[in-house]
Amino acid sequence: MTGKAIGPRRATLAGEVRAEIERMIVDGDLAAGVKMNELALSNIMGVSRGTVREAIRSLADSGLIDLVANRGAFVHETTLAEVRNLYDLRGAIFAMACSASARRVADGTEPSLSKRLTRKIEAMQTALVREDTRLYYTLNIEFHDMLLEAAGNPKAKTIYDNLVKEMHLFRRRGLSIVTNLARSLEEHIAISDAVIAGDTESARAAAHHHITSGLARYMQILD
Amino acid sequence: MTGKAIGPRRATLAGEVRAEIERMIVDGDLAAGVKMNELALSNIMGVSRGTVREAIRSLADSGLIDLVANRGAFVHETTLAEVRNLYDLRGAIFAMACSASARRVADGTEPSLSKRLTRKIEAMQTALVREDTRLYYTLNIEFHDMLLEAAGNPKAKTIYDNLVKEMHLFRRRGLSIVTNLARSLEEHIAISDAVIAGDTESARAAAHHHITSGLARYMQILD
DNA sequence: AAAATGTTAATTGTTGACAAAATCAGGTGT
DNA sequence: ACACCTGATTTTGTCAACAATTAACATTTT
Repeated sequence: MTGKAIGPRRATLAGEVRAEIERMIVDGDLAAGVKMNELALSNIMGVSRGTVREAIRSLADSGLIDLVANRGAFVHETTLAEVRNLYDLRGAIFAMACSASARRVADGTEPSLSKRLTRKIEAMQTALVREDTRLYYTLNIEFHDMLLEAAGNPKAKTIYDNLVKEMHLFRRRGLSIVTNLARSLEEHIAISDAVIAGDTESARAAAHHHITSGLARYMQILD
Repeated sequence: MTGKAIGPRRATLAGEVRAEIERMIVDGDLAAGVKMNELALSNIMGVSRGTVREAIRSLADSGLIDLVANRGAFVHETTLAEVRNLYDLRGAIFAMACSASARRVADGTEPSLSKRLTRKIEAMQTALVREDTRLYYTLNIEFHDMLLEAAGNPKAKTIYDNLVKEMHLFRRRGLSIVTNLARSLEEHIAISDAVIAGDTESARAAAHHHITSGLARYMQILD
């Protein structure tokens, strides 16, 4: 579902159900590993079983749900081994996006990006000195989204978003924690500088380093 | 579809229909941009409309099909601008996979990979001197698949395969052509050597260079 | 004629019913 | 206890019918 569905008309019913089920999963109402009963869900939501079935199938390819023939759908259980793979994948796409953003800054396709990056970095710096972890976390996500958006590669952004959602399934929200804010900010600045300079290779390297050390920091916590 | 139904694709009828529709699209029986009529397809295949509908929906997020609410499904039309984005994405994932493969060679997780890579390279060399383009093309795909597989990241491989399929939708099979075989082989050797040496960074760089120059060669043809 | 409007046909969205498969419970034998 | 049948029950897979929306076409209006 790449569609923005900004139409005046109500989106399709199956689409609403899909969004609701996705919310249930990321919010933890549906725990990882649990089996999703089509009939039960249809009763809860007040729609037919076929509709919830369609919603489930459409969610399956996003990685949040595993389908087993003749047995049903299960909320995906993200293992530790998978987390490493997801980090690798996310890092590769993020590095590519930063490189593409730098390219688009250099050729003038994204004239406003430099200013927006600078402002975002300043806001993060403020959050850091105030030790407002919650705010920093939000700004951190916005920073990443900004670069993914500026890369002009919608499919990359969709895949990236799905990866992030799937990561959150690992031991409920453990990945939300931002540690070592000062170090994290330094890396963000390095990325921002490279993108603003239009240096594609530096941007790629800085982004890759950021994700890699993010994984390292996270692995360190798991003790 | 990552953790999806492991095992026989023909476990369910909808699965078969999905495979058949996918074949129709990649083979060109269903041209890019054409609207897919659920009823017509269900009559042709001798199954109910609901089943073909489910098959279409499950294919949608793979990138081969575009869904428009209340209007139907259309075979995705890949534009030139998109091809560049697809190359970027594919390059990022392939580079990551080569780096991961190098890592797994170094730590002994993939003991047989080095030998298999060497053999594949030798076969490609043979195809080159014989000027057997068709064979080289096949070996080329197998070489890439081997590295994606060795990376031990099934989701990455799934995404990669979908990207390749979507690329083939651009002006029917234009991307199948392998040009400049000698140059291509050199790049493959560089990748293979780095992976065998367990040098993650060199593997990443060589892989990235390979995809990038592949795009450049392809763009050159489009004149 | 061209544009706007109203009416009809075709296609998608949604639902409930039926068939096939898997799960569960209890009993039997060892 | 355990494993293995066996039948009842639940759950999924598939289908056909109904409702809502869109596309096509004839009609009117300018």
